[in-house]
Amino acid sequence: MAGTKARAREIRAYASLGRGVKSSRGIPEATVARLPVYLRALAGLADGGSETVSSDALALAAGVNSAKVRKDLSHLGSYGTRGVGYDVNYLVHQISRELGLTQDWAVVIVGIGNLGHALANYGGFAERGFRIAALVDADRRRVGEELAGVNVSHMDDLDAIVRESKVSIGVIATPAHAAQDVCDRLVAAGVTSILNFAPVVINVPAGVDLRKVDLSIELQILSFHEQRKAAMSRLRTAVES
Amino acid sequence: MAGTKARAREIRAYASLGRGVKSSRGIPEATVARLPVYLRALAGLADGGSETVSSDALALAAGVNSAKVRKDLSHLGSYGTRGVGYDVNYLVHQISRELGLTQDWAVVIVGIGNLGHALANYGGFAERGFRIAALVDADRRRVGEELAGVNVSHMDDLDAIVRESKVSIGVIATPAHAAQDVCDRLVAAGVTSILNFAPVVINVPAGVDLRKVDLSIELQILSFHEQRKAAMSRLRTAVES
DNA sequence: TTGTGTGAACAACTTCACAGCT
DNA sequence: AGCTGTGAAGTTGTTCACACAA
Repeated sequence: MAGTKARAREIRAYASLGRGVKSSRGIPEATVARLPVYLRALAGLADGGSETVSSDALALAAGVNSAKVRKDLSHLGSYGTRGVGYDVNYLVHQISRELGLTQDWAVVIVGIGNLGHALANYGGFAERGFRIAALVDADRRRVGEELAGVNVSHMDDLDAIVRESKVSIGVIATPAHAAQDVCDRLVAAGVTSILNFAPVVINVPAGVDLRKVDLSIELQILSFHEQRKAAMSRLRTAVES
Repeated sequence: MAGTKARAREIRAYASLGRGVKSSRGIPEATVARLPVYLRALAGLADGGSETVSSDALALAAGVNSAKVRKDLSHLGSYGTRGVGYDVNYLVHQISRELGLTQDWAVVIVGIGNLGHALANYGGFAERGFRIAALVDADRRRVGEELAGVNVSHMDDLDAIVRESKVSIGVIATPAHAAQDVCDRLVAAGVTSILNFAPVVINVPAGVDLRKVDLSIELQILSFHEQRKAAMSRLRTAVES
């Protein structure tokens, strides 16, 4: 029986995809979030002509510490050579594979205002295998406008576009009040990953991944630390007086 | 001696601002990051006419669970009433104070390309006490252009602008290759908080806070999960075959 | 000798579960 | 009876420090 062993491996892998399994392939979220940073750092090192890189050097380029680099990379497998380091190109390949960047993902951007324009023109999209399948807006006056080589379509066609182009990632760049409705429509059409730029909490059913980017929240976090710094120097002068 | 007790309190507070102190005022980072979300949820509830809110209701509006809400709010003090909940307006006030939103912060945006335009026109700025003190670009052709009521200045004037307007927060919306230099100039001029949109790792000296927003990284994280979902359904069919 | 890979200690964060106040 | 505030337990993430391979 040739297929028995492979079959057993499949079943084990399947089981390990469930909840709360530590074994082979459970890459921690924190690690996943750093892999793209390593990838970018490695691209820079490869441009600089490096063949291999140590965890120390990669850590420096990625802005983390070397223990973290080694732990993170160890989750992908033992791709390093003791006493030498990691092969840059091989590592790029492995990380890309793990992140699913060896295939193309179709993306739709909804909401072609200021932010939508900025996102559509952002070069980093195509570069990593994210293909803009469509730009969508609720305002008929914008329909037909060309942007980054793609024509703007109307919201009414969203469902058809998602199904035809097999869009799996939706980017929401609408005003806050429209975001939940847009999200629901994206999900109904079959999108399973959403990146939300609207400053509002939105809900998705289980099985759909949602990430958010929120300028206002970032500024408020910085404000907190600014205030703490200000309070600290005020106290320091008071105590030293 | 009237001032002795107040003085002792100051010194205690000063000491507690050091590293690794659990005592009174050490609000966890994870909590700080959620406070702006609560604030937004509370604004919605206040608009809806609510006078008080339970941890359950607030959790629902903020997209977290109620235990987290209670723990988070307990770090600010005991502002709730058992059997009743929290007073909406009072809580808004306390969170705003904690985040330093009761004062205005001057912000400078560097890099007036697509993204810079989107950021400058983003309404959420002024709304929370973030005043755009200046828009700055390295391209002289853009200087003088008016945007959201502010004229674009040249990079050469950055230092003077930061000092005169007491800018404490800098937003970097330049191409990647310019980001580190812009950051250094901002820090040299006296900016102590930086929000970086450029897709590159930048370094700041100790004492300066740095946060980043990176579209490409977010997409790659979604890609990872998409791939995992795809692998899972592939395995499921294989096993069930 | 150099630098990876990893168990073990540590630290941060989340969730549970319930005492105690209103 | 209802809901907060919080110790304690559980989970995830980080750092240390060193055995071991090249």
